[in-house]
Amino acid sequence: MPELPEVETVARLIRPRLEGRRIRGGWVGWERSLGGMEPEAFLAAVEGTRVARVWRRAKQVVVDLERRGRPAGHLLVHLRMTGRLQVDPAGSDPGPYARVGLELDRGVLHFIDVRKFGRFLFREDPSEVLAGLGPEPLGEEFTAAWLGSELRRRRRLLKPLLLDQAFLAGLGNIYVDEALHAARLHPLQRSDRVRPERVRALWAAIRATLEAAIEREGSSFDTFYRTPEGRPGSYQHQFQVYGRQGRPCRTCGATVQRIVVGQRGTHLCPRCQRRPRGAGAGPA
DNA sequence: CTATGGCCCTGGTTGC
DNA sequence: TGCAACCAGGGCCATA
Repeated sequence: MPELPEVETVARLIRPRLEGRRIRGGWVGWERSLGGMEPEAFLAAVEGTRVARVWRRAKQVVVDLERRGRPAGHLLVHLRMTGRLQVDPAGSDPGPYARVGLELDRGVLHFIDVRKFGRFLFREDPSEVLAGLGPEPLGEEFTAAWLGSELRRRRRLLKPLLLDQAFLAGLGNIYVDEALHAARLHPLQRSDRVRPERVRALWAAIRATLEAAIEREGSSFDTFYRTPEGRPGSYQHQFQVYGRQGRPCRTCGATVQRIVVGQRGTHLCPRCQRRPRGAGAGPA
């Protein structure tokens, strides 16, 4: 599923094909992708604008638009589970799952989304959507000291907390499991009971995992995620626990487990990631 | 404050 | 073999 590394890859690869382009027109094949905005209003807002900049915040691709050199709103694209963003040659067939198309002065931007969970929003003010997100895990705000005090301030299970975008923005199910394993922390561990040296390990593991995944252009373990050039990422080959239930831990050889935490499939090594006494609730 | 469960969607997998 | 039931999963919302 597109998480921070996949979205970062999409933003990086699509940037040179998008920045400087002018939006000539477009169409909307699935209205709800717009998140409530009328297609007519949406198209009127973007037609005639020029793409000034492409960047990423959390799991969203943000496209800054301008008109006659002045700010003219933003596109906020959330891929959710199956969303894709690509620039294709004009006139090419985007297939049955294309939900939004924007014709550029060179090529056409397609938003493709099999399950229709993704969003392709236009907003004058992006903070309307981006406000409330936690810090970027690869940004300067995210320090070991910050993580320590924020973990202590709450009494939540580590896994759901790290998935909470208001706490920390950009991690999803895959990279939380991988980071917790690298930090040797159990997903059911309570946040306020993590020892200081484990906090530091978790902080380092989150950054290292995300950086390594970006380097490999993200993970493609199913048919969904592809880079805008159609390539799969390759970080799935580095997975230590995600999707490896029943197979030996690459660190210690114990059998990797799959449990459910907060309705999410959760993968861990029971030997590397000891469950502290009294941690969490539920089975396993 | 924290947790739970439903909802949105569809393709792929499982079970009979 | 055929088909229905079920599942995954990010974010959001209502409820406990």
